[in-house]
Amino acid sequence: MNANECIFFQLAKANQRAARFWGKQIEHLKVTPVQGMLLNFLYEEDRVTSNNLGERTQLDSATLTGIIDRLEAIQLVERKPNPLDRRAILLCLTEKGRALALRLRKIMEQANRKFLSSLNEAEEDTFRSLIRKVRAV
Amino acid sequence: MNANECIFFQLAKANQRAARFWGKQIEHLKVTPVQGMLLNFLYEEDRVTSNNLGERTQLDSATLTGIIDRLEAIQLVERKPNPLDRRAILLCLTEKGRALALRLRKIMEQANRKFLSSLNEAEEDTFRSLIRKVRAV
DNA sequence: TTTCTTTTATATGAGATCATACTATTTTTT
DNA sequence: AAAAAATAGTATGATCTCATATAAAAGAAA
Repeated sequence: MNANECIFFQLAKANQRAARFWGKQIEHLKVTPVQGMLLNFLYEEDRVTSNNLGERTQLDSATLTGIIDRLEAIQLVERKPNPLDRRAILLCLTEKGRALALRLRKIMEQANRKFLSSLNEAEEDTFRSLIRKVRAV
Repeated sequence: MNANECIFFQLAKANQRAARFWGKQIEHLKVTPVQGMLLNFLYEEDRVTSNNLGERTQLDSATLTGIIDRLEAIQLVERKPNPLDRRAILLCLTEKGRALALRLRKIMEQANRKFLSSLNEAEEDTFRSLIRKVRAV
């Protein structure tokens, strides 16, 4: 087996291309691919703890701290105290953040279509299902 | 469309799982997932320029510099002068590096099988072919 | 209540990735 | 041959990711 055929390499490169593609679609909004994705998750539900967001995005708590730091620095997200637990925080989109997230969601739809445009509908379904299968193990 | 269904997110997470899996299989050899993959490529052909390796692995030249630095520090790889071009270098596996790479290749085969064990043969072929299609665009 | 344990988030350090800039060569142009 | 352009690799800084450690608070156990 060639290194080039290795599934770990193939997935790394598929992701490399995907992240770059997504990044290009949103670079004019001045957020990175990961930041953009995080905003999408927060748009679905904010006023959540870092833990909650970490579970949904499967990101390490330390990783999340850094990303939130940067999103807070550009005033897209706010850390608010959690009245129920003084250890925890509540992550909230700012008004600016919510407006941006809305734009991101629209771009995300288009970008998904474009990125997968070489697959027909059945292939796309198969692809998504196989990724799910491989992630699940 | 939910952020969770976004293909960019799905591929990021598939890769996250893949890299972690591959990493676990080789951690006893004291190399990182990326280092392990690079050694596999060098095993197929070394005495190559950084450019050449970068093309094969689709890694940025700056990224490569760092990885090679670390592989050199643990004496798995050597930078040798290129007699044909004094700007360029020749990347060579050391004896130790070659022996390790041989072990890595065997682990890679097993690891690929294990990682894809939830797919049957036809599904694996389909998956690989769809990844190729998506990467190609 | 006091002590022990768990949980939440952050700090730190290493590695990987990319963009950009820079140095030293080599190649091309003039 | 001299000047200009292109190429190879490295340096630097930002971001992302993870492992590990730590501080603060909450919950459980004594």
